[in-house]
Amino acid sequence: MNKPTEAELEILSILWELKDASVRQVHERLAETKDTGYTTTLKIMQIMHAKGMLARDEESRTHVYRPLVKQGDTQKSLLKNLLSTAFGGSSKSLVMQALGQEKPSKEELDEIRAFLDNLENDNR
Amino acid sequence: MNKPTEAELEILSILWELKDASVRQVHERLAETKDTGYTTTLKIMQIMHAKGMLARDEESRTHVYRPLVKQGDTQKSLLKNLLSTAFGGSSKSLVMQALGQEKPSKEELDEIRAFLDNLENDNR
DNA sequence: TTTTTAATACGATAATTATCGTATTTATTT
DNA sequence: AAATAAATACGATAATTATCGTATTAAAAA
Repeated sequence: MNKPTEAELEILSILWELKDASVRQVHERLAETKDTGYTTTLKIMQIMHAKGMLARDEESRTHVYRPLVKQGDTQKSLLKNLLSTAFGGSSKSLVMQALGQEKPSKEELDEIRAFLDNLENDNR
Repeated sequence: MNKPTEAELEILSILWELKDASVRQVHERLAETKDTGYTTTLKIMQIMHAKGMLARDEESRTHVYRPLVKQGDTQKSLLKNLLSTAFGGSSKSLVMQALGQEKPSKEELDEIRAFLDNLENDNR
């Protein structure tokens, strides 16, 4: 599986949320945090399409793009990579750092606890 | 803070573990998983030194390098970035994906639980 | 002291990624 | 139908990153 570049990941991120969108829509979201031209966004999305990362509906004048890579799969491969390079393979330390980063809600914390319990039981 | 490139991160990762090392030592570790020339490793480490990411002891013939960036700081900034781009800011989903990746030991699971409890109490 | 070996320095080049200007096309408005 | 507006296509270029060949230097061995 192909690792998206930084710019590609930003675009994917927006598309995962919007499900599908035009270049303009994506660009406007991108422009909120990043100072870059419209054609640059367009170009990257074209390249992503050429790579098979995005599907494109050309029916209407304005092409509509949607992600072809699943968020979960991308998350998995990025995490796997980060885990081995930056965290020496210790998921524990990764998890703790992540939790320190952004505190989940009470409900989410409980979900995580439940997940931990499950993990302990079924031995994989 | 400067985000290390992929190749730099691999080298940092080795140095975090070894504390300090010569180019050759680093290269030999790197060569286990990556097919690349000695001079390439050397060059990257020189660049990292120029950037201030690595300190260099030039006393002996063989220079000895050590990381100047803390593993924790790098982890934090990489995670922060990944969290927002690939996980839409949800540390919960990141944490779960990570745990699914590499199951921690019983002891570690308990540590994580304790960490969760702490998190819940002191409200930050 | 000469030879050999092992290291770094230097600089070029390849490969990848990001950016944007301009041309072209298509739809809409006047 | 002509003008305007909004979109994509194309291609060039800049910027960054990775890679390696060759030269040089210094130590160790012969």
